[in-house]
Amino acid sequence: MARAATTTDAFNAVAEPRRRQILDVLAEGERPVNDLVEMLGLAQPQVSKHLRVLREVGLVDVREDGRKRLYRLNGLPLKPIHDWVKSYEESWNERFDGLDDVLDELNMEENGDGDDGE
Amino acid sequence: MARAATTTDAFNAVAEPRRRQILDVLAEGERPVNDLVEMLGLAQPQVSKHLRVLREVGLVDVREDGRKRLYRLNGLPLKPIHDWVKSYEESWNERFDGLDDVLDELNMEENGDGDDGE
DNA sequence: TTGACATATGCTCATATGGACATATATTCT
DNA sequence: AGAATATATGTCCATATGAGCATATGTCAA
Repeated sequence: MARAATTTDAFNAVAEPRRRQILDVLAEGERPVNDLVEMLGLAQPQVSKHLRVLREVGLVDVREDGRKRLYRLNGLPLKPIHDWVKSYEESWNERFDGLDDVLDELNMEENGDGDDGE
Repeated sequence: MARAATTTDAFNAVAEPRRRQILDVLAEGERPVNDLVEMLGLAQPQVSKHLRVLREVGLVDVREDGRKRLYRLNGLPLKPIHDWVKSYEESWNERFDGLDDVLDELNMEENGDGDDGE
């Protein structure tokens, strides 16, 4: 088997930097394809293809407007990524580096910094 | 050009489900390769190759222990993913769905739920 | 209708993938 | 030393990629 298709899920769709750029632009509002072509400096067919992938995983919705097609962000498929990666947050937020965990909590009690929710 | 190498960054490395599984196991503690082989039901060479990719993007560290090699999670390279995806959090947390934004804030004033800090 | 504009598809190509399987390297035991 | 254990590498293969370029489809204007 080769690598999983980019349309398999948001993880794969978003692994491509250009597609992240597209989403970043769309995050600020609906846009026609040509805007993306100009803003990203990509060839129009490439943009359309990237948009197709994003559409197939549900990351964007399209709306017809005359001869233009307005693309719009739909972040929901990103939630699984967020949820997965969030569980690793502690691993880079130091203070959870193994046994330091306990020591840190003791320090926090000293400082009266009771942050345990969320 | 073909797709970016899986070793390009964490985004690509983590697009492969097996590698996410490996990280999920390692999140609970250091493990030798064979543990992963058994727990994931994969062939040993495959596990070693996935570990190589994870090593190349810095997601795991290795430690020699006799004839075993203990792999350990290093979540730091996941932070860019977290940071990127987090900025889209509002897009699936409803109440930010375009113009509903404003209406929601009006409703919140009614309920006296003044949450503007974050 | 003809033509310009906007977007989507089709095709070719170089490349890297992940699985399967064989084999190399390293370490411990007898 | 020789065998068993633990892990890494190498090869082959089917597959999908993303870029480049040509072209089809669809829409509005004259």
